[in-house]
Formats: sequence, structure tokens, C-alpha cells
Amino acid sequence: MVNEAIEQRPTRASSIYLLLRNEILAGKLLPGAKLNIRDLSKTYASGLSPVREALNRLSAEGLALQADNRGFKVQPVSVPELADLTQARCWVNEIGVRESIEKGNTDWEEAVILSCHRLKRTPRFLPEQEMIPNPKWATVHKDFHQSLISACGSNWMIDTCSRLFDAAERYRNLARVAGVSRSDPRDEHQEIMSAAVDRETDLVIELLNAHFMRTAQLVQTVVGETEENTA
Amino acid sequence: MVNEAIEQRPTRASSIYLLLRNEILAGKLLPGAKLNIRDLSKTYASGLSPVREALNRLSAEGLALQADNRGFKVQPVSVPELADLTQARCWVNEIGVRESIEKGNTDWEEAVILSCHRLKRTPRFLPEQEMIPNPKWATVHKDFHQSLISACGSNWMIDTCSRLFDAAERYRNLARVAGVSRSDPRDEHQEIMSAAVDRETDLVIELLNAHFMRTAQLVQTVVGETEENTA
DNA sequence: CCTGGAGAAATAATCGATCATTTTGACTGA
DNA sequence: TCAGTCAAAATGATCGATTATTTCTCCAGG
Repeated sequence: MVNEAIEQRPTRASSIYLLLRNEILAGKLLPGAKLNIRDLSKTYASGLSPVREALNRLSAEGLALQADNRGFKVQPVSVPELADLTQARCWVNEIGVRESIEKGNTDWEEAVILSCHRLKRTPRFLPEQEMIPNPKWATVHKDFHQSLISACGSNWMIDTCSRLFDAAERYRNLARVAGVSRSDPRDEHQEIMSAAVDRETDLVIELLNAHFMRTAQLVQTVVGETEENTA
Repeated sequence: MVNEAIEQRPTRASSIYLLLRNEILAGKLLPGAKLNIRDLSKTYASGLSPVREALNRLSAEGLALQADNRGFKVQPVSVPELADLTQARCWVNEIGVRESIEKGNTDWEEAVILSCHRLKRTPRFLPEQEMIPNPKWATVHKDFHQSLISACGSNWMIDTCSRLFDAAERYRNLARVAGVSRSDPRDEHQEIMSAAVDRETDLVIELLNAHFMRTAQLVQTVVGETEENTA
């Protein structure tokens, strides 16, 4: 067999899952919006089954909500949940960072520096259209945050942070779609990176918590409105 | 409309999901075992779709593993992952308990006491057959552990602990199925409860970590063997 | 004896028809 | 006007046939 590098063609269900996931995280599909199976299957030019499988995965993941015999909708948002989520992020990332600083070797340091560099030089919006966010930025932004905790020594911990990050990213994007955006957080990331490689544990945690909370504060004002369309 | 309390009949997919979930957590379906869709649909007397939807949920949840075009199998286990998981449990529960002790009112205290009482008086095995574990025990055991962190103030945190608990429970049950079982942890739970209502933060955490690690230690010896059948 | 490959069998994924449930909307009588 | 009722329409869930892919089996050539 020569086909070692044969790329596994993803199933329709997997493709649709990824597309829907992106739409939800990007805030294009609004919280509470009905996810009509027939409509979606037309949109994605597929049968019903792959769409249903994708939706089942999304609701197991918490990005959609299923009510038996009543179909699926996009997971609603709320101000209390945002606070709840932010709190959890602060707590869990604190441990991850603390342990990473304690255990991380130079590979870890370099990963942090590298991902911060990539984040800094990736434009936040697409060059031509000023309002369309650069999808690369989302990736490198997450990579940076995950790099901070990557040496903590527990994949379960890393997965948990990843989940929390995604949930928070949806809130962030919903705020952006609604017109609220924060000043460039590039400097904050830079500061966090510096403190991390300098192993200034308490400082990193202080900066990181402030980073999370500042975003949450900003998003909060917008969520109240979005929340109403949720019923 | 008079039907306020109308009980939502679960869909086939949801029923099968719950049944499979229990089988996996109980260790009846072994790690790495193939989950053949036609076989399962015969077992549960249903069509293919509900089974596939159930499996999609389970793999999104991490209890099964999907490979596109190659179907599903039960999530494998490994000694490193058990260590990883135990570490995460210690860390996350520590925060949950710390915050609960700080913020919990008397309602919280009473919930802890009550769930510990229920745990104490629930027999671990069914009365007649000595070897079949009592499904009630699993429920009240989880309830007790969740009660400890229930006042932490973040549902995301509580969900995270719940996930971690379930993953650990599978390891525990796999060990039991393989013949390894630990001495009655009833006393440990009692101690933890006492320390919690006495607000002895550091002691609770010490006892809880020891509780998690003792179980992991025991399970570890068995997992190595199960691990091999995983390929 | 081993390797590779063609074809057969098994299994997974998808489709669209069908069945079940919920939602909508028009109608009725207080 | 407003519940309440019932049928129609819309939507969700399920089924089994069909299609796509992988896995198995057996045989030829080295």
C-alpha cells in the first residue's frame, strides 16, 4: 500500500458539523435561533441524516440545545452565564498557568513566545474589508492562550480550557456583530507573555484575570439585548 | 392548556444514548470495543438513525471515538490518561470546594450533610446478588461529590467537575469488573463531609485529593491490562 | 514463504419516503 | 373579547433501501 498520506475524506456529517460550529462561534447564527433541519439540509445540499448528526454533536458540546420532538436551536446566552463562564475561566486558567510556569521547560517558554509573536503580527481584520474579522486571528489568539497552560501536565485541563475559551469566544463575537469591540488587546497579550516567560506567576494571573474580565465587562452590555430574542 | 406537567416522551435516540452511556460508564462495554451500528440497532430494536445519533453524542462527549468512514468504538483508556484525569480532578475540585466553603450558606451545609447521609445508608451492592453494584449508589455517590462544590458559584465549574467525575467513574467500574475493588470508602466520605461543614478548607482538600488518588492508584494496576485490548 | 492486488463481503454513510408530534390558525360559544 | 377545540400544516424522528468506503480473502508472481 502506497497511500500512507491518504487524507481521510471527512463525512458529510463532519463537514456540516464544522461549518455549523464556526457559524455559531462566529456569532452568525444568533443565540436561540431555530435550527430547522430541512432548511439546513437544503443549505448544505445534503440529506437529513448528516445534518441531524451534526446537530447532535453540537448539542452534546453545548453549542446547540435539543428538546426532544421539538428540534434544535442555538444555545442561548445570558448575562449571568457570561459571569459564570468568566469566573470558571479565571479559576481554571489560573491553575493551568501556575502549573505551567512551575513545570514548563524552555520548549514551553519558546512556544509561548512564538504564539505571541504570531498573534501580534496577524491582522485582526481582513486587509480589504475593514469589518470582516480575520479567521486566522481567531486561531492564533486561541493558540496563544492555550500555549500558556500547555505545560500544566494534564490534557483534561487543557481540554477544559479549550471548551471555556470557545464558549467565551462566542460571546466576544456576538458583541462584535452587535457593534461593540474592544481596543486592541495586543499589548495585553504582550504583557502576559513577558510575565509568563519571566516566571512572574502572580503577575501573569493578575493580568490574565483582568484580560478575561475586561472582555466580559464589555460584552455584557450587549448580551442583555441579544438575550431577549432567545425565547 | 391544562397539560403543564406533560412528560416529554424521550426520542429513541435519547433512550439509546442513555442506555449506551450507562453501559460504557459501568464498564460493561470495554474500552476500544467496536460499536457496530447494525448490531446495536438490532439490540435496541430500532433503525440505524437513532443509534447513529446516540453514538454521535457519545463521541462528542468523549465516551466514544469516531473515525470517519470507520465507525465508532468505545473510548480507550490508558494509565497516563488516568493520571492526567486524576490530576485535573484534584485541581478543579480544590477550587470548587474552596469557593463553596467560602460562599456556601447553611443550605449548602445541609445539602452536603444530606447527600452524605444518603450515601452512607445506600448499600453498595444489590441485596441478593453480592456482586452486582447498586445503581442507586452511583447516583448518590456522585451527588455527594457534586454537593461539595455546589456553592462555588459557577455552573461551568460544576459541569466540568461532573464530566471529570464520570470519566473517573468509568475507570473505577472497569477496575471493579476486572476484580479489583477498594475497601469501603464510606468512612472517607464521612470525614470529608465533617471537615467541609466545619469549614476546614485545607483539611477537606487534603482528604479529597487523597480520596481521588487512592482510587486512581488502585485502578491503575488493572488498567494496564485492559489497555492492551484497545487496539 | 511473503507481498501485492483484484474481487467479494462487510460495514459505514447517506438519502428520501414515511410516521409521529408539535405548532398554527380558523372557528365556536360563552 | 377571549378561551377552548379541532383540523391542517409544519416540523421532527425514524425507517429501510441505496451508495460509498473499508476490510477481508484468496490467488498469482517473485
